[in-house]
Amino acid sequence: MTTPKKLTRAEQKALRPIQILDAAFEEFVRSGFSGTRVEDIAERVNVTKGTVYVYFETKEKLFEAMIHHFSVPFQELLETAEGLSGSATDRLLSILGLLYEQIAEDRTTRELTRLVISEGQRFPDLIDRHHDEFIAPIIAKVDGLILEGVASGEFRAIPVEFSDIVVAPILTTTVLRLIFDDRREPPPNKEAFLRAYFDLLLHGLLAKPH
Amino acid sequence: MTTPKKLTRAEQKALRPIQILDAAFEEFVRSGFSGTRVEDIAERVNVTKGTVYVYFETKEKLFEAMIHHFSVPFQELLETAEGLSGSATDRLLSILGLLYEQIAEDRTTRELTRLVISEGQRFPDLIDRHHDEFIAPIIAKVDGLILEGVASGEFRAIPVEFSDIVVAPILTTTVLRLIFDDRREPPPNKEAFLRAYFDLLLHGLLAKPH
Amino acid sequence: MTTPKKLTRAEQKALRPIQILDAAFEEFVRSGFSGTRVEDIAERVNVTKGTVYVYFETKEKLFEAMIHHFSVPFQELLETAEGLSGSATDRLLSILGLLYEQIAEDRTTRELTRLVISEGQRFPDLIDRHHDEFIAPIIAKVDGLILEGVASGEFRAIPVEFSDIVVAPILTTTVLRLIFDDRREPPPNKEAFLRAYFDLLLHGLLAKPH
Amino acid sequence: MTTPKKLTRAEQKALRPIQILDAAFEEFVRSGFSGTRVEDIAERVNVTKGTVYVYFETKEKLFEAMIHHFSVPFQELLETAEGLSGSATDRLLSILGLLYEQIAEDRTTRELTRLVISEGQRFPDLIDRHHDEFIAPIIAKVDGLILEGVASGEFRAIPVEFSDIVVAPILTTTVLRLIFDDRREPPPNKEAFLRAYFDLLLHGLLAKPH
DNA sequence: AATGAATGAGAGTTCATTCAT
DNA sequence: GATGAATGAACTCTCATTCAT
Repeated sequence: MTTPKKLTRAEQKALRPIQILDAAFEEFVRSGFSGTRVEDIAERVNVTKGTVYVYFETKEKLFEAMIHHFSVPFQELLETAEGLSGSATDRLLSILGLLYEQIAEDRTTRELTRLVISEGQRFPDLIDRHHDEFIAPIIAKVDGLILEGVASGEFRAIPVEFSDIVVAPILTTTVLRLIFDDRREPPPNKEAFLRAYFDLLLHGLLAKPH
Repeated sequence: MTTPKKLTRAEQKALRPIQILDAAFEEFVRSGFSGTRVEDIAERVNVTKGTVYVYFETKEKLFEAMIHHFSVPFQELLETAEGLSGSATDRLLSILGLLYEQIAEDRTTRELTRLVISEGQRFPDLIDRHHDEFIAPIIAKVDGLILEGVASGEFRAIPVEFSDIVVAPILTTTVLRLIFDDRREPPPNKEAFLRAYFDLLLHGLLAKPH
Repeated sequence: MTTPKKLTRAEQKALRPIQILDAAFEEFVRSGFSGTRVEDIAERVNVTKGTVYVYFETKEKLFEAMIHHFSVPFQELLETAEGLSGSATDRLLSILGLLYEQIAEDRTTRELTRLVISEGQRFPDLIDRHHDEFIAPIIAKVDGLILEGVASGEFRAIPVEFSDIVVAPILTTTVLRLIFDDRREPPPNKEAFLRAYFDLLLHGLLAKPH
Repeated sequence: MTTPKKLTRAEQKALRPIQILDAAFEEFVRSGFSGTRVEDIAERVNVTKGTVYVYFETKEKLFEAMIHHFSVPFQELLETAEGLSGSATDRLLSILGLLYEQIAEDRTTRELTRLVISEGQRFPDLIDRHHDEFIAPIIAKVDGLILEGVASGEFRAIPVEFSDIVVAPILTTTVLRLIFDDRREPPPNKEAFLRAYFDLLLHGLLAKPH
């Protein structure tokens, strides 16, 4: 059952930076950049703080490397989105579903969002890069789908500001879970939430057609 | 003989803690709790470190006092919401408009939101209190209005999870502005945004009635 | 006999930086710049190392301030030299005597010379300043006196390179005392040394006139 | 089959410690004992830290070995001095010329002098040995020649303190070059300097014979 | 012989907090 | 009330040294 602990030197060496990045994620999430001690990160990996500095020059560079390391999944999401087919509605809902899973339900991305909000002022380059690589392409994708749906007559003609609004329940869920964590009752299950979200998105609140 | 300064000694004395709280807000917003130095706060008020400790026992207590101090405006919002009249739709949109102004457009509330997200883990009591005093009543109010509209036939029958979704564009705008600050192009003006938001909320995305 | 220890706040405050500079001198002389711990300096003054940082931003700035502080006596030497009168020979010997006292016999200047030699590479600006303020004026003074003596027929016609040579026994004595400290027998007394020095300087080594 | 590298393995092996000592010299000269990192020395030889410790137990022992390694040339100087012939004046000037070349003009000896001055307190045994092996014999030699010249009537009768004074221009030139390095104009060429030095040494400063 | 990952004992520096004035 | 000198604990980062490979 248990994996044997014996690793070769080479394996251990390849593993170390990943272990440190994982530990850094947990500690930075727990305490923020300033509140985290390099020694706490080291202890999580059962090494001394000197070892952390073997792999990362400074605490700041470690933070940045950690953010990059955990931003990877976004890439895959964007690629998946490209392969979708079906009506504009189908594809829009598929993407929103994927985004919900990736951003709101995945703890890693959720906490990454916390760090982006809390440490963004100290690491503006990080934020810009995050925006250019992830946010902008996603927004563009959603924008494109809406325009496509409008052009095909599937959607009502709506102004571009809609993108943020369409995506809003996903980021809102993410942020509310970040704020209330375990204190509030856990959020409704994914299916129920998405059903309500999509229903409102497609049909609106009013009982009578306009 | 001498012209009195603008403030009497007593007035000055009463002002000091307020000045410190204001300065604390700016510095905590800029650098977070751990990243802020008590001395930076003091310098903003042109006093020395020691003076801050005359009014606040510790940095933590100063932070908490600052949060309470700036949380006041929510009270008024809730009271205003109570006085509304009209159809459920009218009252809902009025409340959402007020919330948008209060949360997304008001810099103070916006930055307070940042602190709630970033420092919540360190100050759980603060978050609980924030939830009980502000979030819960607002959610309850929106929930109530929706149920009322459903009961009156004004709204379609929808599950309770809708509350968060209905409010989502407001929190999302807030958070996006926190993250991208000046880097992204400024958000659309209030009227255009609210028009799009309310239009989508009431009618949904689809071109054809269901 | 003993001076009472009670100092007012203001006196203590004015004294502190001087005390620290004195302590810094002793420690930097003992261990060099890199080898000296700020804490050792602090302990000499019976304060904690935090206190040192109240007065000096960094160890480097403390070092530089210390060098400046102890370079003061040179100023006085130059002023004294200006006031001399008599034949070129008289004035030259007077200056050399003063230099011997100031550089070779005064422990402070001697050790300052050690620091200039050992830490000069790390603090080139300090050395340049030291050169411009002290070495260059002294050399110029000696140069001037020699040229004057040559012009008046008091001295033989000699090339300008002589300045360094004329002063050499002073710097050499300084350096030899720095190197051998207490290990070698103490140097001859001042009078005997200067007598020999001046005799050789004025008359040369040869028994027969040229 | 394969062309052998320039050095056999055995040659390479014998070379390593020499390479390390050379690199150590450069780094210790640049930064002093405390300021030098073993890793910097290793990098100069294109090996890693560990390799240095294969050959030298500690940084201190490496420093001492380096000093010994570069002190060798003095031996030859002393032997050359033994072989001189001619008048006391001729032999004295020959020795002083050799000393000038060896101490003031040779970069290695010059920088070794810097280390003797700056690190002497940390390595007193080194200094004592340096004194016994190099300084004392040279001083003795110069002393002997002067006494010889006095006995033969070639030199005036002068006290023994003269030795240091006679040699002073050499050490002074050395130290001034150490201090001012490239910042000051380069020293006069050897011939001009020695001519002036010897002229003053033999005839003194005064225009009229005594 | 050579490596370089890892260590651990500091070193410089910062800063919340105290308290005599 | 206000000060700011002083503290001391904690933090980031360094580096001589070790040792399994």
